[in-house]
Amino acid sequence: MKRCLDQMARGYNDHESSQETGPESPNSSTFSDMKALISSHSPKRSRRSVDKRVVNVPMKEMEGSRHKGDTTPPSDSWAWRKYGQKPIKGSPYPRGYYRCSSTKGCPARKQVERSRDDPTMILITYTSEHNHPWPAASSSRNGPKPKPEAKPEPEPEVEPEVEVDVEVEEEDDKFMVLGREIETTPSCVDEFAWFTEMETTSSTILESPIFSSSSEKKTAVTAASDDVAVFFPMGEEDESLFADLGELPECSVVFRHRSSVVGSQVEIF
DNA sequence: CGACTTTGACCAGCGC
DNA sequence: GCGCTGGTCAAAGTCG
Repeated sequence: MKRCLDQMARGYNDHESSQETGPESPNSSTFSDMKALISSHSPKRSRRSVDKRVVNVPMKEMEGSRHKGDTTPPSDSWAWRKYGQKPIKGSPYPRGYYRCSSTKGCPARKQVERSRDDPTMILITYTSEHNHPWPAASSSRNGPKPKPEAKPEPEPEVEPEVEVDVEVEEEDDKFMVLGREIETTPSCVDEFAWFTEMETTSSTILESPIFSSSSEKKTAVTAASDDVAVFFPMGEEDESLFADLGELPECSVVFRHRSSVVGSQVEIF
């Protein structure tokens, strides 16, 4: 599963790299390049052995914006607790510091700041102890403490239209991924169980403004075995989190993102 | 009352 | 050594 998600994230990062702009964002189109970029991103604070991941996401006009709007992170499946905010030299926008509160003792942290080059973009830096796993997806998707995400607060932000879709069709022991039939191990299939569980347990996600927004970046997952299409959004942060998962079990499902979904899927523009 | 945000203070790394 | 800067802490306030 982790490998699946890693590959998903790889595809995502390939996609995302096109959005990486600015002096600190070379035209790295591969995941390894991205990692190299990340590893050299923050020379300071070498006290900890940490993994860092940087993603650029467009401002979401409907989500976040709880506070002053500058550093409010886009909502995701994780619970983040803000523990600090600092004005950054050279940037008109402050940087917000968040730590993971999905699980006790979770070392994951993230920094959220608005891009100085493109104020419509939010630069999110995820940080975790080296080799420390990111919180399991199920811990927050189905966990006891879903975070009450940001209160709505009007903020006139223009959001670039970005779409990333991941399509997964389960068929017997195979997954149909973007039209390709891929054999999977039972463990891999089991690890996708939460996909179908989402159908019944995550109505909040389906009803969330993220999902309802036509301009929102979305992930589409189709449970073809039940002839029921289940779509749910996967935030950029989720994917970036998954991208950091290291040891991955047997699974060869390749996710990739595409600019549109046709047929029984939803087309998002 | 617990979980959260806010914000000033503190600490550590780095460059000069 | 000193100042700058970024990252974290912790007390106070807010909210549900």
